[in-house]
Amino acid sequence: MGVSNKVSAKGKRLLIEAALKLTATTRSLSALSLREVAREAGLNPNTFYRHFKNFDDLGLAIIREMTQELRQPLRDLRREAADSVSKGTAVSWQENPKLNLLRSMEVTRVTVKLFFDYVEDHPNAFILGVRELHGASPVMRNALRSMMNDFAQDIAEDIQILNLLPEVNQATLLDIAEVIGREMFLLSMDYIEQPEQRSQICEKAQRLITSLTVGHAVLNGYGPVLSEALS
Amino acid sequence: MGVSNKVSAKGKRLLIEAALKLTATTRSLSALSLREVAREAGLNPNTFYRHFKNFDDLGLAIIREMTQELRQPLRDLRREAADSVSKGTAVSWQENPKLNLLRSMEVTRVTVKLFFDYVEDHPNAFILGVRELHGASPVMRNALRSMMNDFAQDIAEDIQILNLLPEVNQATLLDIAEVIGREMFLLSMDYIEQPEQRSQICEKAQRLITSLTVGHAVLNGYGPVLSEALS
DNA sequence: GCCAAAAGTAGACACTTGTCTACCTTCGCC
DNA sequence: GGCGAAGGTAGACAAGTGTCTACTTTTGGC
Repeated sequence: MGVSNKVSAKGKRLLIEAALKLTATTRSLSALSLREVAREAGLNPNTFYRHFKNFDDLGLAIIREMTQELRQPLRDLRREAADSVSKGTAVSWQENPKLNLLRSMEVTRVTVKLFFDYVEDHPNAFILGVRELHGASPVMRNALRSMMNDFAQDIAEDIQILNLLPEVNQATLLDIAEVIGREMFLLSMDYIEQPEQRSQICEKAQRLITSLTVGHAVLNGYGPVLSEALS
Repeated sequence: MGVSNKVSAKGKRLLIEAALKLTATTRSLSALSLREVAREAGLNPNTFYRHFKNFDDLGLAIIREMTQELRQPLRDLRREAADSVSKGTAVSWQENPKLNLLRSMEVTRVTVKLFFDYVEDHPNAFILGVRELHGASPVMRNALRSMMNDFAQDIAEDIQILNLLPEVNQATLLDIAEVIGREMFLLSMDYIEQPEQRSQICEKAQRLITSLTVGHAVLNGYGPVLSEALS
């Protein structure tokens, strides 16, 4: 359930878990009280000071763990999706646009599925992340913003490495990746809160990614290629 | 500056303004204290009870005003953009895709510009809105979510009425509109916080909208038409 | 097995908070 | 011009808070 390992002291661990638990229900980190967290963790209020100097400090520790827990797994998961799909050998986009487009859409489909499975397994981390990304603490906002930037960077790289789009303008590719990352995180809230709509949410995510990437490719001169693929 | 008029009692007005002010800097609504707000408003703590029964109650009042202040103006602003651009008479997309695409992009450009001007004039409303949209209070989240849905509905309608896209699948058009609305609101945070990057943010917003809408159109079978327009 | 450092506890401090009851002031309306 | 309601104030209450100093326990390395 928790943001797992890497921190040694168990008191620290308990405090982090407690904060995550309290946050996940109906609170923002900045609205928690020190004593409340300590109480939830079953510890003396003063113990907090042994591990953190601030609430922002606690928040940053959580984000560090979260990043570590999410970043590489998310990349792996995209590779997994790509591997599971590309049975045939790679062909250039110009040569066989249809095949490539279908392959991209399939990779998207699988990635989205795996992503939401991941969300389901770590709901608290996502809830806290989204909440604090637009929350009140500038420290947390900046930390999470930079985490999101890293994710976007990863996504953009993977789009290239996995050949999910014809070669395309670098800078705006990153913009697209940012939007994809952000929207996936936001959609994860819906996914958590509305279990009965999960399949629709998956489809919505797929459509969004496809619209974005296709639109981006078309604006970079791949209109004819893609139109052919879609006909 | 403020969320202006419509509420009669001046105490209520003062409290709302105070909450907005405190929220805008480094706090979330749910992290404010009743006494703090009253103090900022220059009123006795008990006066709060004369106007609101809850903090959620205050929040809802703010959202009501905000919606009223934003919704129609945003629509007007899109009409304004469309009017300022479409000097020539309307032509069908099939007939002259290039003209229509250029017109759409120009409308987008102007709308985005006007939107961000609007943000600049009402920063506090946007800050609070974005913060609470993903905040801790379920009441606020729901209220804001439904506000965002209304905005998305408006955007989708306007895309059709103003003929900014060739005729296209209804349901997924709404999806696109949701994303546009959401991303514009999120970008408004960057716009407020990073004054030196404002022109880049405008351009980013334009690219996003164009990518999304074009991608959507292509996936709905308008690939050839749009490719022609872009050649 | 020792001992210093790290982790955890106890108790107290001044302060802020939400909410209560009771009282005063202003305003709109007949 | 008076009166009732709405708006605003005063003072008090128990409860919760952050942080301090001082003490005890646990732990890891020698």
